[in-house]
Amino acid sequence: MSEVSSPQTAGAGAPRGRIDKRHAILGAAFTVFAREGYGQACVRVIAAEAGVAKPTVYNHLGDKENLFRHAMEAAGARALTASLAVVAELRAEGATADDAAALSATLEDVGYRLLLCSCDERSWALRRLLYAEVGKFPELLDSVWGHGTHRVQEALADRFARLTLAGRLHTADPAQAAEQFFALLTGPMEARSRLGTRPVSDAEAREVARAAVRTFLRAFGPGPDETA
Amino acid sequence: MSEVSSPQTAGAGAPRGRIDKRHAILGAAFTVFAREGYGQACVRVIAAEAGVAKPTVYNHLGDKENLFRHAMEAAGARALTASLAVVAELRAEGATADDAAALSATLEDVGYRLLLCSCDERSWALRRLLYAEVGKFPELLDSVWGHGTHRVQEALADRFARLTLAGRLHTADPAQAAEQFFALLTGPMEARSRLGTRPVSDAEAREVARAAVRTFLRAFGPGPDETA
Amino acid sequence: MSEVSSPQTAGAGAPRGRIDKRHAILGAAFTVFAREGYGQACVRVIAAEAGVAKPTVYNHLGDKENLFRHAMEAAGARALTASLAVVAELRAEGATADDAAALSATLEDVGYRLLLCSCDERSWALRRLLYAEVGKFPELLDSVWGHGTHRVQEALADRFARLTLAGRLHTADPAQAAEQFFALLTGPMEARSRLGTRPVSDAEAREVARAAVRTFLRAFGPGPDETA
Amino acid sequence: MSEVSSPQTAGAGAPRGRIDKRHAILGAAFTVFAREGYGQACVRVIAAEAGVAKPTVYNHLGDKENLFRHAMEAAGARALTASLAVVAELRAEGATADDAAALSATLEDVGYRLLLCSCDERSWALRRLLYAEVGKFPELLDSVWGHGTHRVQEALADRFARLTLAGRLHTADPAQAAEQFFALLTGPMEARSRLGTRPVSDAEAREVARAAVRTFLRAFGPGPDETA
DNA sequence: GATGAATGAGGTTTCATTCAT
DNA sequence: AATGAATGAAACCTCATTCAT
Repeated sequence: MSEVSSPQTAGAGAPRGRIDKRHAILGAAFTVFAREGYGQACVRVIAAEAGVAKPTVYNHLGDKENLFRHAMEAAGARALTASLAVVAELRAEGATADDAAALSATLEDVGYRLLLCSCDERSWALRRLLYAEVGKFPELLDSVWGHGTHRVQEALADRFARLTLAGRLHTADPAQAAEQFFALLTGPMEARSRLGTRPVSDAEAREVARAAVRTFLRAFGPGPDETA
Repeated sequence: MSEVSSPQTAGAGAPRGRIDKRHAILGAAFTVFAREGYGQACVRVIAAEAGVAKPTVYNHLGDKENLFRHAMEAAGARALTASLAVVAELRAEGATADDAAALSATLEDVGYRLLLCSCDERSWALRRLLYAEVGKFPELLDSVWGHGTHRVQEALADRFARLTLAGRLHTADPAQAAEQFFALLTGPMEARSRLGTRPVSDAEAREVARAAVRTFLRAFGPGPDETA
Repeated sequence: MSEVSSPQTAGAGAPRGRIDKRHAILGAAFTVFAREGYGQACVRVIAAEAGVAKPTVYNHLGDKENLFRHAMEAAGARALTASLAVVAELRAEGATADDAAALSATLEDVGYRLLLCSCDERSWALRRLLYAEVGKFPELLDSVWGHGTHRVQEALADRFARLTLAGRLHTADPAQAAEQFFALLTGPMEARSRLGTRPVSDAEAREVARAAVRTFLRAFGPGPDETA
Repeated sequence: MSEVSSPQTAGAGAPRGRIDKRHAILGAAFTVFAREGYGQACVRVIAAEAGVAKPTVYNHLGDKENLFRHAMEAAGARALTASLAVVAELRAEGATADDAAALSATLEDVGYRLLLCSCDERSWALRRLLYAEVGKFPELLDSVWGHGTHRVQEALADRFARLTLAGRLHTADPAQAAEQFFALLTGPMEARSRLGTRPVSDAEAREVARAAVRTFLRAFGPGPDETA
């Protein structure tokens, strides 16, 4: 993300220690916020979890709101990276899906991996915190959530457009198709994972992915009329 | 001193009974919790919003956690009632959908109305609070969320089973079909309403419902094999 | 305990029910005050212990301070009655103590019985509450404590004066003798009963009484020079 | 060398300012508890009396109960120190009491000084608080009261044993003699100082001490049998 | 006269935040 | 730059007390 060159890099001093401390604070903050919620979380606990003193937290991040914002953004960036990697693999692998079975298998695999990303404990925590504090921190919608899902869906939509041009998919609105593909994947997980409070078995994730892809391909895949 | 009319027969704050006050408190509590979150909401503000004194809140609901639980359950019951009413209408109207266009129109209508329910401001607030506090109040999963969505999806699944028997739909797993129908409806709303922080126009809701039903019927409706 | 006269059916004038209720309230108040202290005791608990509603307590006793005063006075009167009865018995029996052994036995018996009174659980509670709240309720010193101990010591002093006139005791200051007699009795009980928090066995009480009388008679009794 | 700036070591090497503040808090706490009782005393007032902010009290002592415990223990230690000093002087001086008049004078002096200790305003406050809260804080019996009085009485008993061996006193049970010596001293002060709410003149304290010693020596001193 | 319901005031405790070291 | 100590503000909750029935 921000590849800001640290101003101290040249010297023999240890800016790395400072950066590490900052990361430790952000990580601890996310952990505690995730466990207790923004309002109930207290800076003393975060500092303890990070292994630093309380004023150090303030020295690094300013105040609690800023701390929350940065912790959320860091967690969001991490989650986005994972999802984008999955879609990037789709780009690479999916290009070779040249028959119906292969396309289905590829989509299933992508779906399954996306589910793994979004069913990760920290992803659920991120989502819960987002839902919880969107009223108080509306800017997180963009900085944490919007850009991320948007980019992933855009990447998927791109792929679907390519597949449509290749005659492997039928959709006049790839963005909508991607939107629905996502909905079919993540929607059923809400209930099954009990809002992320219960781990979902790989088998169940695979089943949801399979069902989603089956429905998706029935709607948008090469119909029987085409295969005829 | 003047002859002031008896305060309970005239005037604004007429005490019309204990139940009214309890409802006022629960309503105010939900409003404030929705606005500020559980942790940030303070009982003083809730009491003020309800027009009662602070101890009255404690007399009625015990403590803040109980207050939250009951406010959530009341809001959940209200939301469930609305959604069930929509599905109940589907039961009545849907029975007459005897051709493809009619079925599509009926499903669209039901989907649209379900979206109206779940895009209601208070429904979004309920969902946000649920997400936010599921860690601290896991029992709300059942008492507020689980039973509700389960019952609505079950009702839908029943309907889909009947339609399948009537040859209007093809699905071997009506529960899964209902699950996906819901996902196609509500999934796209998350982004479009920005997690419920922005009202969604009727037109957009209709469009989402139409797209959901189109995809759903392509997957589960009478296929081209039937028309052939 | 309570002579049952149903207050509802007693006809026109049923002051008995009201008086019983007042007694119940005072008794409950003393119980709760003794258990929790004046500051921590709360009127709701007292009302519950008395089996009446909270406003009834206020109807009968006015406010918490008054309630405390009256409960203390009632308990003080009860304790005083018991102690005076013991001394009264001394008057009757002690008059016949005409030799050294008989006098010693009589004083021991009186001492033992006075110890029983002042080691009663409620007596200790009374003393503790008095100590505790003498700053806030200085008038209780007279209305509860002063009069009581004063009267008992006066009665003892009277007796000692008579015995001195009869040549059975030697003291120029009967009041001081009574004061010290009391001190020798009750002083050692403080530690032995751990400020009244642990019951003292009869054997120990008798031992303390015996030791007190032995010392007392060595100081004030007929000396060996006299018996010689 | 100055090992001053060792921020890690807390407790023994704590900075002077912190210890002073802790003492100020404990002193203020005892003052306020003594004035208002445990239940009525409020931490805000204690903090104000100590000249610190309310949270500082909590930082140092944890909560109100702990604050009370420590304030009581500090006051108890102070009182014990004073009394032990008096008895220690007895040890030094008493050894030279080689005739009846000197013994009497010495005991009177010790008694008088012990009375000064136990009639000190803060000693009465300590006793009142102990009586008042022994139900809620039973451990104070040992940590504040028991050890103290026990040690003083033991020291006295030791002295009495030595005097008995020297033929200056007659008692087979020095512990009991010390117990009664104390009772004769402190018992009469309860009423005379009105439970410690009224200062007692030195003259009255001397009179009580003299009377106590007179009675004590009549009972345990060198009797006429010896002089015969 | 007795009671359920309501309230103003105030208690303990914790928190986010800032100095002084 | 990092920390122990301190603080103003405010939260939850309880209490003594009073109406209206």
